Amino acid sequence: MARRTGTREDILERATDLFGSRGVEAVSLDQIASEVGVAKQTLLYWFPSKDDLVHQVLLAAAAELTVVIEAAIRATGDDPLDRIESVVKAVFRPAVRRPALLGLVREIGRLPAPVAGELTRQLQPLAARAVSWMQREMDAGRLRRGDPKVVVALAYATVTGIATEPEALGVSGWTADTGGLRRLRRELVSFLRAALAP
Amino acid sequence: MARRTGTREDILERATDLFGSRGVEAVSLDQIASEVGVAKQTLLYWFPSKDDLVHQVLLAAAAELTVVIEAAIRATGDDPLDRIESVVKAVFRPAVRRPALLGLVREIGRLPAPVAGELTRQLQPLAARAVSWMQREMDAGRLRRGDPKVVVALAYATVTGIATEPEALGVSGWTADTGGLRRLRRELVSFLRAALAP
DNA sequence: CCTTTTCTCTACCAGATGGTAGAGAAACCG
DNA sequence: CGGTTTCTCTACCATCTGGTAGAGAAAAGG
Repeated sequence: MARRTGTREDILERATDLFGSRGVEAVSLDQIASEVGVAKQTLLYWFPSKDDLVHQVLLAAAAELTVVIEAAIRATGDDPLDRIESVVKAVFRPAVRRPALLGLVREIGRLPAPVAGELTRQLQPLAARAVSWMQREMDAGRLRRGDPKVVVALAYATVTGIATEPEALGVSGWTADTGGLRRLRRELVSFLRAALAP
Repeated sequence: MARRTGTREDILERATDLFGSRGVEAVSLDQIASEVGVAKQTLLYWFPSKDDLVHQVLLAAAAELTVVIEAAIRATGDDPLDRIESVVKAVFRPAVRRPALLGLVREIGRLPAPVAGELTRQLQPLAARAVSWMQREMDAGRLRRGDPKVVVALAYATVTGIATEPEALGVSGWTADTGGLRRLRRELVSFLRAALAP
């Protein structure tokens, strides 16, 4: 009885937040366990090692992002800029609620090669679709011309960077209240529209 | 005799690279010491504690970036887009040579408040200048209108994000050879020009 | 020459880290 | 009911962490 969300899910969720906000290596099993309210060995029952826990956290995060993005893509019409706006807004919501989600993606580069490799393999279909779609839209003259591979990466970098670095915004005098968030999202969308429009 | 660069400088440089690429908490004094080729206690002679080392590394990095950027600003004419291009190119060079430099800036959010505070205080004048300059150029109709605070942060996020995440580029099929780098810089500049042009 | 300062070292420590061994409770199942 | 599986625990452990104590080499400087 007791909590019926499932210990395993609780662990995954807290671990996602902690890994994403402080970095995988900086978070200990003891910290996660104590925040979940469970003994460290309970973590090691569900996930045989820290590496395995990291692995599962990343797979779950990648899957969640993929679902959100695919849904946003299907929900819009044909205009490429509208579609991009829709994806950005869809990603923005979970990103603000849980900065760790996108922060995790930034952790990939710090992971041992095999894990990072599997992650990139899992995200590659999504990226490949984005690149070829962007190529087609450029050819049709509905997006600014450029190397679609790089342009996709730039758009990704802008969204991820702004969502995971409130400090950067703080330095330039922005505040994180709700009004600020709305303004931020609006500016982000205009910025990308301007950057990508033909 | 022996190396005449100075032990202290060697330590600062390796620490910058390691902290920037793997994260402050993930790098131990032993690792830094062994890569510099010196005993851990030599580090602790030059820097009384790890916190102090982190502090000095951040101050040095912030100073280096400030110098590079100020020089780039002075070296260009009046057109705001040219000026932005010049700054981006100036930052791009050290960023590619030592990805850790910009990676360090991303570490700020993970540091204890007092250190992070001092860092932001040191970078604030630069940011404030950028914001008020951008405001003026927007008013003069030479840049796309928007909230200058947020737009500065977005441009920063794009440059930092793309420079510190080669993996993101890897996922979408980009390669890190010299040709790839040139193309990347060109696309980055076009992207920002399009995003900021009136 | 001797003394002092600068620099690097070996030896050590208390606490945290990821992980093992194995016991005990509780639910599930015949 | 008894046995098995599922789940969480306490008790340890080897290794690594940032940091202390203090010795010794090498210049500097009188």
